[in-house]
Amino acid sequence: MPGSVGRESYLPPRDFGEYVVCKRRKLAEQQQDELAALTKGVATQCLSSIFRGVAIYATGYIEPSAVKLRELVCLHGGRYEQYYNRSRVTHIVATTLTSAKFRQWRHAKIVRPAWIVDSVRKGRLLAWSHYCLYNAREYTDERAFWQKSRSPPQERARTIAKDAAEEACRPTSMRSLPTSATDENFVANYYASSRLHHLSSWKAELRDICAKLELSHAANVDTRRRVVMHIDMDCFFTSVAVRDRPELAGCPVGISHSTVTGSSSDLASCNYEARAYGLKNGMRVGEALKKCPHLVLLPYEFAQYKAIFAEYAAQIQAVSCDEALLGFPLDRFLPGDIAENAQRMAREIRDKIHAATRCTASQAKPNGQHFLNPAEAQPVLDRLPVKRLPGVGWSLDKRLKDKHIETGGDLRKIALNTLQCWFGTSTGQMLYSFARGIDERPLQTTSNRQSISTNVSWGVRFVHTHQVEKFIGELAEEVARRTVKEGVVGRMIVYKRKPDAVDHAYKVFGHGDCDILQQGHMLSTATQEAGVIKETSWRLFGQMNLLVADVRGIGIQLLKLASINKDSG
DNA sequence: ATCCTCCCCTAC
DNA sequence: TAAGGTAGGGGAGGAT
Ligand SMILES: Nc1ccn([C@H]2C[C@H](O)[C@@H](COP(=O)(O)OP(=O)(O)OP(=O)(O)O)O2)c(=O)n1
Ligand SMILES: [Mg+2]
Ligand SMILES: [Mg+2]
Repeated sequence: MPGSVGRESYLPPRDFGEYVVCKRRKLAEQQQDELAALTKGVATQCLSSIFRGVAIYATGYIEPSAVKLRELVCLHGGRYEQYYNRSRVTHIVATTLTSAKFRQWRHAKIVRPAWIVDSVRKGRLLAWSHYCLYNAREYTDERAFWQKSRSPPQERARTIAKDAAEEACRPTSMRSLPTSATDENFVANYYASSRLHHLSSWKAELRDICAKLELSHAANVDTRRRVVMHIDMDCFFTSVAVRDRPELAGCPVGISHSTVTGSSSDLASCNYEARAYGLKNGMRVGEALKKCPHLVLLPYEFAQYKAIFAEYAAQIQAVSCDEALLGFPLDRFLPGDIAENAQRMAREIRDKIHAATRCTASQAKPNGQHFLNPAEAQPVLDRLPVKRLPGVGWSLDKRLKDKHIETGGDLRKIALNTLQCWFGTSTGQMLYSFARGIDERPLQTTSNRQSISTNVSWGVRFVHTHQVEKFIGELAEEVARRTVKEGVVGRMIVYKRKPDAVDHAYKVFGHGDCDILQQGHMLSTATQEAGVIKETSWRLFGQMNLLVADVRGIGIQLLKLASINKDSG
């Protein structure tokens, strides 16, 4: 197979020391033609070699000036870099940093100018850590903060040592499986099996269908006098699997790619019997089987899911492939009892869905419906853990917990002002309203797409640069394909994820706990051509100066879209 | 003030 | 083995 390489190339480094050596060697290879440029900042005459191996980059206002520092460093055997570059610069010299810069450079060595001056004065290289712009405690705390708060818990739960050991124990066959480096058609194959990719593209499809229905009056529904009906299929993927297997009635059932004990595969969906054991959508199969050993795991049936939602497209805001929001002005349920009439309609809709799909849908799970009177909402909300509010995920939940806010009731005790101060104007307002059962967001029945993006962060293991180039080409084709359907580009972004050291993802072939780097470029003319998108992305990738072996994901995003039919201004 | 850019976060 | 994608809201902080 073209582009394939020997298995040896995949063996992860045995220890960190070896990794560093390996990294240096590869960097040297990768940047061979840039070597000439490296020597540019080196002085023609040397007074000493105090700064041998040191390359500084100066930023912001500093005293002595950057020019002076450059002279000092170069005279004493070091280098000065005009531009910051992660792999060339060893130390950043600064006296102040914006928080954005600090974040960007949180793993770099950032020193005060005095480090240079004092080293020259003493005639030897002083420990940079004594001149660290941020004292050690702040620095490590900040590092810990970013590492911790940036990734969901499971990514941090395992130690590098443990994972390295597991990696070493893995049968060799597992290391030679197709990845981004070897698989001919990796992106297409991957997308064919990725549930999250399906979920996303189906949502886009449904949104288009809903927009075409042109229920223009929906936009005019008074948000304070309306009924919103929320319909969602019950354990959708699982229902589809179970409907033709009556023998599984009453059994805990879930959907996943892998059925193996200890698997790191995701449980996409599970039925209510399984949830009684504490199983949740998105959980790892290994964990699910521990909690429920007799769980029946069935494969995905993407074609079936698609057939179901395509045939029975929702009438209003498509939330996802199994879910919709329907908005009605109150008078739609008059005359008579609003609750009663809304209930009757809900019943009808659910019956129709069941007849058409043989799966159940509900407003009260599972397989139920409920008309929530504004009056009964408050006691429920007061007891509700904040995590259950829409818009409160892993991160906001943690920040709320830090403020000792656990429930809707706790939230309701905090003044609007305070919430906005802690969490921002908009987020604060949202929390304030939701805690009171108020949600006046109009349904989004139609909207112009603002971006088109593609991203793969699974199975990404490169050995050679040309493999990356090919991979970016595949992604660019995908972006172009989708773009042709819609608008044009003004701008593109490549973003990357890169781990700090050895491979230690909890998920087999996963991306692990990575840095996410991003770089954008504004095109002079909008495009929808794969060639242009590829060339630009490839150039941006080069600018990031990554070691290809470190890359754990690549994505391309197209922004500033404009319609191609209309005036292409 | 209001934009823009570079992120982070959330949902399915 | 395993398939950790994606659009859009929003915040921080600099540019205009
Ligand atoms: N982490 C997740 C969450 C959901 N899904 C998929 C499988 C689900 O069946 C479908 C719909 O998501 P829901 O949140 O509606 O979950 P279910 O329909 O499975 O269960 P519920 O009865 O709670 O709606 O999306 C997934 O693949 N991974
Ligand atoms: Mg559902
Ligand atoms: Mg749903």
